[in-house]
Amino acid sequence: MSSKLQPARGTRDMIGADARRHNAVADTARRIAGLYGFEEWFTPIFEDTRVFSRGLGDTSDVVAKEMYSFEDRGGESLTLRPENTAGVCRALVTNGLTQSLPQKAFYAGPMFRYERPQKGRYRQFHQIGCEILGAAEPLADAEVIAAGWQIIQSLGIAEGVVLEINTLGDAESRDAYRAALVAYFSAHAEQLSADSKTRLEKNPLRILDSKDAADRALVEGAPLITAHLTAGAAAHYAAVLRYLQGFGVPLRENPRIVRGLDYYSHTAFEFVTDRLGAQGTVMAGGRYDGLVEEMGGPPTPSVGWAAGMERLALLMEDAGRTPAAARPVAVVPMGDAAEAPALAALQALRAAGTHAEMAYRGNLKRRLERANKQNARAALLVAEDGGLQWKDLDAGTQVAVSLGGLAGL
RNA sequence: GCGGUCGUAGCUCAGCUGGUAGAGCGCCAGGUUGUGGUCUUGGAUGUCGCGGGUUCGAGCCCCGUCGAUCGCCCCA
Repeated sequence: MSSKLQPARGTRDMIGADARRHNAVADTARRIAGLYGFEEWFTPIFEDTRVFSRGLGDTSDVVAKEMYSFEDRGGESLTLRPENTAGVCRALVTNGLTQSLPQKAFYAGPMFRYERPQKGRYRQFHQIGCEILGAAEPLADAEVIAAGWQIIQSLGIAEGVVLEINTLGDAESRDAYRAALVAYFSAHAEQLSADSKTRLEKNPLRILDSKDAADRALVEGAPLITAHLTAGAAAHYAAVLRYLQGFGVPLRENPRIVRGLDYYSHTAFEFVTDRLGAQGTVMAGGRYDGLVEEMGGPPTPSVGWAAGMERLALLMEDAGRTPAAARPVAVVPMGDAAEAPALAALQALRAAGTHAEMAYRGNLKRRLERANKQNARAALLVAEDGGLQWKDLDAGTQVAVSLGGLAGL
């Protein structure tokens, strides 16, 4: 055992450029979501385990083997949230908001999944998300996707990211389709990969996005959901595509897209990229018309998505979009006796809304070196008699200024 | 949960077929009489991820373990 403590497996510190990217993702997403009418919701980081076991479906790996569940001192089974959609639906019900629909919720925060860590995949990771609760109209599907696309664009990472979309249909369509798939794959069972043989029993739809070469060849000839859609489901999907065109969101239809969590129906979509290795999905979601009912509320058709903040931040880094650190003004007292007037000047700058700092020690030369290393934009030199010199550190020019004249700088 | 690769100063890395560690950057202090980004001189820093084994001797070999990473699985 090392005496040096490390962050727990799958967790990490975000400091400096990492923190700035993370904040940029949250701030940008929050701002853009606001333009679409989404208000931020804060739901608890841990919930009654049933919120997730009920909502996500126990066939999903997330519920079956990836949750951080524990019993608290009172004997309650609690779980660190592995995602936030179930919590938002629970909150909608608990707060009686089913009486005032639709609701548009935005969230950003940590989620927890016990997975094998990889680049862009952590045990504590962070998601942003947008949910429209209480709107069955396809316009809602399109709007929530449009918000996501604008966030991706605003982050400067749209290049290399593409929206893939599909429909899972309603329950009737899905059951019919599932039966057709099972029939098809069962007939070719011996050609399926080992993984897909178990999928065939557990979740046949997942065979559609298998990475195995033999599976993919089989999938080529597999039946499409299109043939099994009810008239209503087909109309909904067609309308979503039409509205997305209206919103100006480019897309690629992909009949192989499925969703990992059980609560999805109708629209399913993913913003994918080939720049993150195995973690190609950057933002994903769909319609979930039954989830609020699972939480004890009335039938409340809803649609939304979640995005991995670490993955978005990684794309920002690749795209050279890391925000620069703020540039302070360095206040530099020239001699011990200049400290008092320097403090006055320092606070005058801060009161005027200027980012200003004064080193805790060092002679004039050291302080200027430090100012330079901090990438300070200017140094305010303070003489012992209180005289002020404004030195522009980019241009190298220096002019006398007065205490009252600092506000404009 | 499965398979592969990797783990040496704060950072990026070097270290030949095993003989008790180096560079660059960074950091600290100077280059005399208060003004940075260049230049220059000097200095500090590592139980070579951790534990065990083989060996006269291991950073280099073996085993285990922790962590990162790539792929699978899963998913954001």
